[in-house]
Amino acid sequence: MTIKEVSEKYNISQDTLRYYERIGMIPEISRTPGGIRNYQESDLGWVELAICMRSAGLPIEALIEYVKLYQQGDATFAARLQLLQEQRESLEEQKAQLEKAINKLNYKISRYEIAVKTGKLTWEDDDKCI
Amino acid sequence: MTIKEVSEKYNISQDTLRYYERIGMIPEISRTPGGIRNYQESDLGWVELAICMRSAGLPIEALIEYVKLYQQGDATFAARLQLLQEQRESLEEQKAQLEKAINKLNYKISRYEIAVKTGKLTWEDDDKCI
DNA sequence: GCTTGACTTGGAGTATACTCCAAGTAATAT
DNA sequence: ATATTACTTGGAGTATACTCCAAGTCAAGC
Repeated sequence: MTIKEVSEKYNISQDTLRYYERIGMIPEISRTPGGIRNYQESDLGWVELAICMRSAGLPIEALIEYVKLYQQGDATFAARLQLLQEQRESLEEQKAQLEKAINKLNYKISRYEIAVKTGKLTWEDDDKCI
Repeated sequence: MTIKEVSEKYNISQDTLRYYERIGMIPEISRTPGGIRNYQESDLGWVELAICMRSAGLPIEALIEYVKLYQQGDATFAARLQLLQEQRESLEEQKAQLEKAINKLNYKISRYEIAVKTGKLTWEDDDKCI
């Protein structure tokens, strides 16, 4: 699979794919005799992982570290486990922040829906009226 | 309330507080006769909102826009409602991405927990073994 | 054989969101 | 009164994550 095909399959730019490879966020992709990237199935797994984790906000550094550990073989199982657990923690925290913000937005939206109908914006007592 | 007190109350740097004010992400804070920021209760509401929304990843631009609309008065209720709804949508999407990534991490973690015990990393059939 | 289009590399540029700094003013403690 | 500390401003610098570009190589169709 060429970089173009991968780029279209996952809706990610070729530049970004090359960038991910260059910095070690995905392992080096095998090449044709002419030196052109030829993505294998297992490479696609890495690409999927990278996209999934990045879209959740996981830092690139963590993914680079994970790839490095992976390439060092079975001796790094424990280190990889720890890395994954740390990142899960961080995503769970992020999710909590997100939910707090969504709740706040929902409350505000409910007030503004009334305000648009009545022309008056009202708040509950402890609210700071913003 | 001085900027130092606000900074300590919300665990945010004074630089960031001034930055938020300068770019219009929170309204201008009233000053003492000497020109020093003197945060009122309502200002704290804005600070809280800014911190909450930023920590959820809401872009600064959206918050600046919201403050602008707010300052234009009651005529912007509908515009503010729309802005809030759009941002909620975007946070809901972000939450979905986050959950996908957390699920993936949980699956990997479960495999690695076994791997650390047994010395062998195993995957289900459709997995790309990463 | 040559043109077209896709590929390569390394490096520079951009966007977002802070974060730091210098130079100066103001308030507080002794 | 003076030293220390906190505050002010505007502008420059940093971190992260891309994103674009230039110059060159390679492969397929005509």
